[in-house]
Amino acid sequence: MKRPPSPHRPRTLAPIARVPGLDYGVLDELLGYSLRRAQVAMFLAFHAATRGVGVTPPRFTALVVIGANPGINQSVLGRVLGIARSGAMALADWFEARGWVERRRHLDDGRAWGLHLTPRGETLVAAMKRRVAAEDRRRAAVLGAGERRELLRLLNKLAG
Amino acid sequence: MKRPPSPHRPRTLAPIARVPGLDYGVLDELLGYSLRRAQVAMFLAFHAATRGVGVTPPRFTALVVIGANPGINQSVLGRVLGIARSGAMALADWFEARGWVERRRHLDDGRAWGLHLTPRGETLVAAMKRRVAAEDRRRAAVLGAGERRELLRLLNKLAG
DNA sequence: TATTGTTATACTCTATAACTATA
DNA sequence: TATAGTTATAGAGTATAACAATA
Repeated sequence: MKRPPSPHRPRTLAPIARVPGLDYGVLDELLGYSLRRAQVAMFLAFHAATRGVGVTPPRFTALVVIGANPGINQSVLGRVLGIARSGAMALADWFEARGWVERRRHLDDGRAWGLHLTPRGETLVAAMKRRVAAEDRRRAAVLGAGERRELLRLLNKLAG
Repeated sequence: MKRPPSPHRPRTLAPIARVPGLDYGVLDELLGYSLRRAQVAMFLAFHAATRGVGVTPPRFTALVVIGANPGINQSVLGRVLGIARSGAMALADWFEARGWVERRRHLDDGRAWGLHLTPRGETLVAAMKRRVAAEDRRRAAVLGAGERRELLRLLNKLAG
């Protein structure tokens, strides 16, 4: 059974290996490094939850934010994601091409578009949120409930 | 004062904004999302510590690992970083071009190269490790010492 | 003047695939 | 056959710069 000529996988699909017998030096004391490893681990959970739909973490973030803030414009969306306006454009195009999001003219600002989930988008995003949240909790099940809450608290404190 | 025509900044240089008044929906309950935000915040610390040298987090990881494991080969290095062999190649080329790392033939395996820091590389990496560790701690100073330890513990538990 | 959307363009990172030398 | 290194190529993500329309 040959794999089909699938072009590219979006990212790494394996956790960052902890190579046995190797000396990691100062890395083990850096929050930055541990954060990166934990993030890759959680990305696997995300990937398991969104398999095959082509929804990456930034796209998921965008969909959730559009759903929770109907009429948000592309510049603000870019700010939320920490990307440039041109990138937010590409995102909106991608969603629109799939019929998940539509652009409607702002009533009070002729420059801006408001982004809205379509009915189809609503359904899809609702299901996706459930799956992503479930997988996120499943992967974090190595932590106790108290540990999970504490981790969330510390991360948010750190992110400022 | 115009900025020089500097080509590209390697990544985002601002924290992911928390846009006031916006509803973040389910994102606030996801470890994955909080991890991402915390990671970006810590990347800023890293960037402050390595300003102008062109050393990105993967490059820093590679340098530390080569320094702590002299003679490591490129394939293993790739495994440590979670990237393909071809990417490890490019890394080694980049270091070698700067005279920080040299390739020496393995004695017992004619296929492999062993990677070693040059004296210049040793000096540079030692200084860089100090600065990165100091900035990492400085940025994490919003946490108490106990909180920092606890965060590290939870992250490592999560990363598996 | 500043901001929104838009387009064109460029760069970084990393993957895949094919090849060679060696094991 | 399997693995290390190498090279060529391609794609995703995102930045900058410029422009038109609107504020």
